[in-house]
Amino acid sequence: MNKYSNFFANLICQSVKFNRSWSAVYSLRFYRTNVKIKHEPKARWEEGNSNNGIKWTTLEHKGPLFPPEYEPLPNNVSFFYNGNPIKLSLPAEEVATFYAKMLDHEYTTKSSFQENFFTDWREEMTVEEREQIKKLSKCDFTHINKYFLDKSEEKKAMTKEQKQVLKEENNKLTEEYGFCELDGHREKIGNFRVEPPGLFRGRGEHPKMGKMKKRIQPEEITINCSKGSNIPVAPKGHRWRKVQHDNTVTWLASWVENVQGNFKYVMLNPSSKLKGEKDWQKYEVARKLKLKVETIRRLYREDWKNREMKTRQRGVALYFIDKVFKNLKLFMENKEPEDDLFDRINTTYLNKYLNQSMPGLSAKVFRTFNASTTLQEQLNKLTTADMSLEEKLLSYNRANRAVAILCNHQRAAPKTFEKSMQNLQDKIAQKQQQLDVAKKELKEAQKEHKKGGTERTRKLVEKTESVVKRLEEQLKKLQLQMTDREENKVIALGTSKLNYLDPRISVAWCRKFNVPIEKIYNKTQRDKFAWAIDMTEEDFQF
DNA sequence: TCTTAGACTTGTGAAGAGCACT
DNA sequence: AGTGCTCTTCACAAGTCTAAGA
Repeated sequence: MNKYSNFFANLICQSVKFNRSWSAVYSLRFYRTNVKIKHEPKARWEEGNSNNGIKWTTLEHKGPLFPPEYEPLPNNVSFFYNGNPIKLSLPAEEVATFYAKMLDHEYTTKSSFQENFFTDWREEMTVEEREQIKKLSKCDFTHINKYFLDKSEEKKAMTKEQKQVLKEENNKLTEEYGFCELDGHREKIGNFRVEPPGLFRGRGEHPKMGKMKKRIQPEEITINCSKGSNIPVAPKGHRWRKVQHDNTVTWLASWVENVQGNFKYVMLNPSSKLKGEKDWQKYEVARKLKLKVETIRRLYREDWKNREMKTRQRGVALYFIDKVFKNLKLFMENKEPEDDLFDRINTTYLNKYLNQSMPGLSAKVFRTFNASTTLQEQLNKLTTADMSLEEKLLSYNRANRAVAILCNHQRAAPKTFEKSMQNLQDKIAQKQQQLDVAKKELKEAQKEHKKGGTERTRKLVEKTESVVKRLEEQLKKLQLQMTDREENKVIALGTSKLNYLDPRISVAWCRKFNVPIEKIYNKTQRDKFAWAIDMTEEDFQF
């Protein structure tokens, strides 16, 4: 049991009341009391803790949902080899459809994708098929491709009622498999479906792209649930690899994927208590770093001049972690002997050092800390109370963008960017024209009213005045929208918003400046940050 | 001390849903 | 009602971190 988990365990212990109330109402008062207690006796972190990394006491669920069995192609849909139709065996046909479905994707133009696919595909073939099908270049999947395209067209063309039926069937499955009961609370599961078979889509120039991801059988799946609970039932004629009752982990089911040998897990949705608490703790650690960071920075700067090479490397590495995070990975991972920059240290060693400087501190905390600190600073700097709602939102997005730039969250400009920009531009021009007309009308009305003021002319002036005002506001709004979009062209805000920005900063900002929280967070985000929305008051500062 | 297993978080493409416009 | 666009949600690959094993 290290200090890190002790620290968290301690936090959890302090918030027993909070835990209990989580699913009902996120009690503000409970939390605030707990915050105060939490800062008191530091020695508690060091105490052996009763919690021992326990994540739950009871856990019951239905197990994962399997993808549907393979549906054979109808007889009139053929694969062609060298111009001749061939009826494939079922396993070979299934793998062929994986490729056929991806025909318009860039992947299928890459040679390593093609080679990996072809090698794996041949393994699924019968001896005769293997004998016959020897070159991918002679394979023609276009007919199969067309079949699936037509099928998805058909689906799109379904009537409202038909779509409704499908939706309800889907809801029923989610209702049944999408939830579990953890410590007496019904919690949403994140990914309750077993990943379907297909071709591996590695990013970049991944050497394994195109390899076949095999269909997972119940016999490969480990179930994790509590002892006395209703154990999930394996599909008919099957059994689970194993059923275990380990309450020191948070997953409900796991298996090993065949392409890279990685573990895959079924875990809870971010809105769950388990994930929410962990998230909250993450930000608490980052806030602690705020108090310590100057010391840590002074120390690593001193290390630059240290006699010992190892310490010196540590100092430089920490600097990179703090300021140019992405490069660290680059330096540390490309461990070609001759160009290994940090040959005396590794991530384990660094994190150990960091953990000594402050309990719970590891490299990635710096990212959270820097991101959240930046958001707080920028919001304080960019927002004033006299701004309109739209101006405040632009400020918020700008603050968020500053963070995204810091974290290097870039994206390719959206394909439709220019077009949608033009659309906005047109709208603005149109609005401007309306405004000009309205202004003219106002002037005339005023003139007439001056000449001989009657009740009628006075009313007319008032009316045109309000029209002008309304149009001006609308125009302003559109212009702000355009600025926002332009500035956001190559920046992705999602990742930082979801993973690095303490939601309490945003919630407090909303409260302070009277901005509805829905303007900042959509439904999913509000669910994920429910803990922060409930506990934060307007004076919170990161 | 180095490597790997295992658990969990983060990043990103793409499908799907919803909405405005015609 | 169909079309095109945007935002949301899902899927899953990739990255980080700790502990255990060699």
